[in-house]
Order: sequence, then C-alpha cells, then structure tokens
Amino acid sequence: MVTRIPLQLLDCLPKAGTEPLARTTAESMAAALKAVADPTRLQILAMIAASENQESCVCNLTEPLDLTQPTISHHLKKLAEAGLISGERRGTWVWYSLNRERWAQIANLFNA
Amino acid sequence: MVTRIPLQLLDCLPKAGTEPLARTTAESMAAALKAVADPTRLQILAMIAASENQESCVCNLTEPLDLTQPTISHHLKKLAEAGLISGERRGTWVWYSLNRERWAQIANLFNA
DNA sequence: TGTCTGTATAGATACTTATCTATAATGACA
DNA sequence: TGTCATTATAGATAAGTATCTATACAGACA
Repeated sequence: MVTRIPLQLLDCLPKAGTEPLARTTAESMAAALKAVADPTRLQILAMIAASENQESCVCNLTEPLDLTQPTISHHLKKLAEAGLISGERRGTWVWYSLNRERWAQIANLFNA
Repeated sequence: MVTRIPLQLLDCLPKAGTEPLARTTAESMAAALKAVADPTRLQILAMIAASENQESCVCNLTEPLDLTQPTISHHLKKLAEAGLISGERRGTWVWYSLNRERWAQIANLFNA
C-alpha cells in the first residue's frame, strides 16, 4: 500500500490509473533537487554549514575548493536561485548563509 | 587574499575556511541526487509507487509519460544504476520496483 | 524452427551546464 | 577624486545528457 512508503515525495503521487505526476510539479521539484545534485555545491553547502556563524563569503570558498572565484559565484547564484542560500553584503564581502526553511522543504520531500 | 585589513572591519574578517566535504563523498552523494533531480524520473518513480503492487513494467510507463520506449528504458537504467529501483524479469515483461533501503539513505543526506 | 511481443542497446543530435578568462560593478579608504 | 579588494557578469568551450530512430536481444508460443 502507499502508506508503506515512508516518503512524502512518493505519497503525494497519483494512484494507479490516474494522471501521472503533473509535469509542472515534477519540473519544479526537479529544479530544486538539481541545485543540490552537484558535488561542488554540496561542498559549498557543507562549508557554509560548518562555518563559525554558519555563513561564508566567496573568498573563503575559492581556495579550499580549488576553483576560480567566478565559478564559485556561479554556484552560489544557482543555490540562491533555488532558495537554498541567501547573500548579504556587509562592506566589501558578501556573506552567504543557509536558508533553513527552504532546506527543510527539500528534506521533507524525502521524509515521512 | 586579504593583504590589507581595514581596522574597522576586523570583526567582519572572513575566518579561515574549514575542511571541505571530501570530493569523493560529495560526488557519490551528487550522483544519487542527480538520478532523482529529473522531472521525468520523478514521474516514473511516482507511477511505480502508485502502481498496484508498487511495481511497473516499461510498457505501463511509455504511454502516460508520452515518451518512446527506449527513452523510458534509459531513465529506468539511470534509476537502477543509482540503486533507487530494481528490475526483475518475469516472462516477457520486466517489472521495476522501488529500493526502499536506498531511499532511506538519500533521505538521511538531509537529516544529517 | 520461426514469429511475435517486450525490453535493451547503439548511434546521432540538440540542449544544458560547469568551468575558464576577461571585464564590469561595488565598496572602503587614502 | 583615484586605487585596491571583493564579487558579479559576459562570453567561450568542453563535457554531459535527454531524446529520438534503428536495431539487437530475450522470452512465449505455434
């Protein structure tokens, strides 16, 4: 039975014989997951989460990840567009922090 | 690199970066997430989960998703490679079902 | 055996994207 | 103002992939 499925992602699905998961819904969910489904972005998220105040500027990410600054900015933009992080300018630096509400939404796709 | 430090901004100085998430680990996690981060594969997973015995053959997926049979097989292969589903041949048909243990592993990526 | 059905694979193409270099924009400060 | 440091954007390129058509493989059955 569907109730055996411990995943909200699967629980919100149509029953057999009905319309498949709406394409627009599937595309929206896939877009959010795509932002996380990249090794570099996972590393970025991990570093932000592990940072002192759970925030990081671009300059703290480039060297450990061995990537150029524009590449890091590119990934940060992708994560921001997915709503997973937010950037705040303080002086010269831009500090990025996790958007925990959005993170919880994605986690809930998998959790019961 | 910060070679000149404005005194007023000392308290805003970026802290040294933490150790990044191991690249191999990040790539493994990203590979699993990539399999899910596709609208068509989300629809396939949805249809399998909503099917009678939570299993489906290829022929049951092509028409509702409006894709050719090789395309469906391609996506099923991707999902199987990620360990998310398993296929079992019974006579002419191949029945695909969800791998719940693998689902739990991916869910734990977000609960950590 | 041969034929039919269901599935997998091969090859081609169009689209996406991760990365780079070069450059622009923004802010601090002398 | 002008200069330096940090971040964002533009453009190019290479790698990946979703999809198709064509074809091969596998099982059922007469």
